[in-house]
Amino acid sequence: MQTAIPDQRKVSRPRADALRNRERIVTAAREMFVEHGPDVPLDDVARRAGVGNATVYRNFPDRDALVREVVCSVMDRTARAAELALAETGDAFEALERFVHASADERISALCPMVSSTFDQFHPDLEAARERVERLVAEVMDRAKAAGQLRGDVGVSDLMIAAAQLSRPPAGTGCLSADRFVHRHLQLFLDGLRAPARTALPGTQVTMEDLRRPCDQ
Amino acid sequence: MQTAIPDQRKVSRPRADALRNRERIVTAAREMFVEHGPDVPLDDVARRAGVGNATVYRNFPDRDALVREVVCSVMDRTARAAELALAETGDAFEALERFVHASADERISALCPMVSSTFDQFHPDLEAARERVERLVAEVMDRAKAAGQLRGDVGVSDLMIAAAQLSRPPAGTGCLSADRFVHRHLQLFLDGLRAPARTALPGTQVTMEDLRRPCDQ
DNA sequence: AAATAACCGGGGACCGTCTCCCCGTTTAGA
DNA sequence: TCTAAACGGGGAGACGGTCCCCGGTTATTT
Repeated sequence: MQTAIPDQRKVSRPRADALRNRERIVTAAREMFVEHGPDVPLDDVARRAGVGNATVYRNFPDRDALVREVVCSVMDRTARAAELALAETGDAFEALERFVHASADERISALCPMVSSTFDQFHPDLEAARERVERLVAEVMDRAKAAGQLRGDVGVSDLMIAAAQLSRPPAGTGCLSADRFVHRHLQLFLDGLRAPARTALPGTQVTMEDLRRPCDQ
Repeated sequence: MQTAIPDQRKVSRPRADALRNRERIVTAAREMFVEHGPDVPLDDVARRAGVGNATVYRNFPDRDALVREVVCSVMDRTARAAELALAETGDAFEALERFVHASADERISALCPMVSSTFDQFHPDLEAARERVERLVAEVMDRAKAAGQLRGDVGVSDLMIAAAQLSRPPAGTGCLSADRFVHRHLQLFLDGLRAPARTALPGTQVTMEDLRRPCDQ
């Protein structure tokens, strides 16, 4: 009776090195997407991952599949960072700060392709991950608002978009020397988020859905 | 004796429509570079400018020449915005705010290619324009610092880089619907710049020179 | 430890895209 | 009106990305 079980395991579970390679590809792709945008040649991703190009094309039927996997994985990492922040028992604003800095380290800017035109925005995996992230981030922010530490006129998308923008490597520079000043700028932005608000904000809050719709030219 | 003068003028001054077209190309290129990066096809720039592709290649011997012209023009516009801010007689921090919002409208994020690896960073035109911008921005900031309104631990490059990053269109989105929230985020950042500083800043200030050097991978 | 099947990696063909020139036509300036 | 400068569109050539093929390698099973 045991024969059926290893048989099933063999079918459903790929070889260990295959799994390892897939993970390395996703990691490499995350860095490459952040540095060079979602159009980076897949051969370059393969080289960075230390695998042959065929391994990339075997694991992901097309570019979108890889992008989707990267986006999902980054959303997971971001969500975990938010959970960690929520687990903090101390100062609510400090938790928010920790979350923002952590999400930069988790390459939250890799989420940008999510709103790209050539991308299936409504893939079920994405919907689920996005909902989870938004809920957790909202919780982090609400707690800080309730404590009277976070100004009330900012929303989840304000935080996510600004964090992504500030943590992107400056255009044209392939380097990640960015780390030296990214956290400075994030900290300045966070200081601007503190209650009481020092000025009134122009414009309107933009939801993630707003970003997706009217884009493609 | 008059013959020599129109002859000289004729040599040195191109036709009026040629000048107009050149200007339209630079304008179109600025928008395209901001939206799609400095590698955007030149034929697309030509189409956006409403001219034939040959006109682009006639006016600019290579891509770098066009990029350089765009960068110089944006630095000029930014410098003018800083001069305008300095001309304000009122509140020094308000002048700084006006400058930051204006530089976003002037597409300061188009300056990013300036630190790209494949770009002659030391072209004399660039050096001059950059020096002028840095001097003027420093003056705007120093005035606000002297008035005790701007925190002392931020530098010119902090402001320029963060403004460029926050005013870039989010990666992957060709749209400039960004305008709806860019000024919000800039305002939040500006609020964080106000004295007294609410927190200590991590990391170190980065000069523009730092950005240029260790980049290319 | 040997057998086996999954997996890997590099090379190369195909194909789309960008660049840049050519040349007949248009238009500014005198 | 005349002339020369400038324009625009089409297309050749080259470059680079994608994706497949196949001989070699490695994990896994007994």
